[in-house]
Amino acid sequence: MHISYAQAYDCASAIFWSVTAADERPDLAAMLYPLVRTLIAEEMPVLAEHDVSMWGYSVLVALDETPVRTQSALAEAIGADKSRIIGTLDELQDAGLIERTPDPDDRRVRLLSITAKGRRVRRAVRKGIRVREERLLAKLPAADRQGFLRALRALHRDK
Amino acid sequence: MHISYAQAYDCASAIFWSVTAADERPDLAAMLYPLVRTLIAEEMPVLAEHDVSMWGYSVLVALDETPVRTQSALAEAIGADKSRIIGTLDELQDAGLIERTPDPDDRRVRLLSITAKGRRVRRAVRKGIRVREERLLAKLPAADRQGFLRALRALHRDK
DNA sequence: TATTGTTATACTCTATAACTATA
DNA sequence: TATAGTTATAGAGTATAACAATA
Repeated sequence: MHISYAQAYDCASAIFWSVTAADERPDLAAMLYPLVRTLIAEEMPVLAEHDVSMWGYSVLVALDETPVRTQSALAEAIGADKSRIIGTLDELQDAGLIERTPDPDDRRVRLLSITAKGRRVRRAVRKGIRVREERLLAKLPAADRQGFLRALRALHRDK
Repeated sequence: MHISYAQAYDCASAIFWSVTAADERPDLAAMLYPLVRTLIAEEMPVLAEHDVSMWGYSVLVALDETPVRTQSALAEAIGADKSRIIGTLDELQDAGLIERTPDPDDRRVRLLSITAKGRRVRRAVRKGIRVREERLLAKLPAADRQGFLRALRALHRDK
């Protein structure tokens, strides 16, 4: 009897998997990375629908929580480089979603704040994102879901 | 009395934060993305220590679970493009961590499997990663930690 | 003709470093 | 001299498409 390499490999696959799957868990990053990818892919259509980029949205989120005095500070707050958010700020300003006014006390700095329109867009986008997040979280048992969210918030806070 | 814009903005910051922080949670991606970044940054030194790239490590992980018959299948399994992993496979093969032999039944395909040395490297890297993951997970209350890991595995499985 | 592995090309992101204007 | 914002440049990472060998 002759079995091809193809069959042998398929067979080995099944055996190896059944042995290792039960006791061990994948690395955290190996689980989290694809999850983030999926989430971002889900968010894209929502963002496109409201004509904001991902960086644009995170700027709106940051400014909705609090106005910021300098662009550098804003960049650092959202984990970006100061040179990287300039295009984003231009777009947001042109769309009337943020205000960027020179500080009379120090004409080098730009005072940044969200507009009423920007706030509306931010809320609408978040609503769309929440709907899609729900579809994902619905896969979890209620108990784990709570632990998952609490853990995530904890890790997010003191990072 | 005159207060500068700087002072006013700092003040506004404190007020806005205290109002919004309690009731709302950030978007999932907004919490997960920085977390993944941190995890990857922590893993880098471990990988460097054992002379494997991140893609190289995930190839070793995939092949340690099961040998794979074609490079395309392997690429898809780890979420990469078939053209992207070629350099990685070359490196792993040169280092003696994987074997890549032509299938006699179909000379187009390369049969892929991990070597004993590759398995040792994979185990060593994972050990280093686990140590650093522990430092992160230690921040969580035991209950949330369990829920977090269970939820993560569930989302990872049926994604 | 279709498929596997490979190479080449173009495109997006990101990081770094100059440059200006103010202080 | 140092800092905020801006622009320009180079590098890494990724995706796409073309190519040779085999089926």
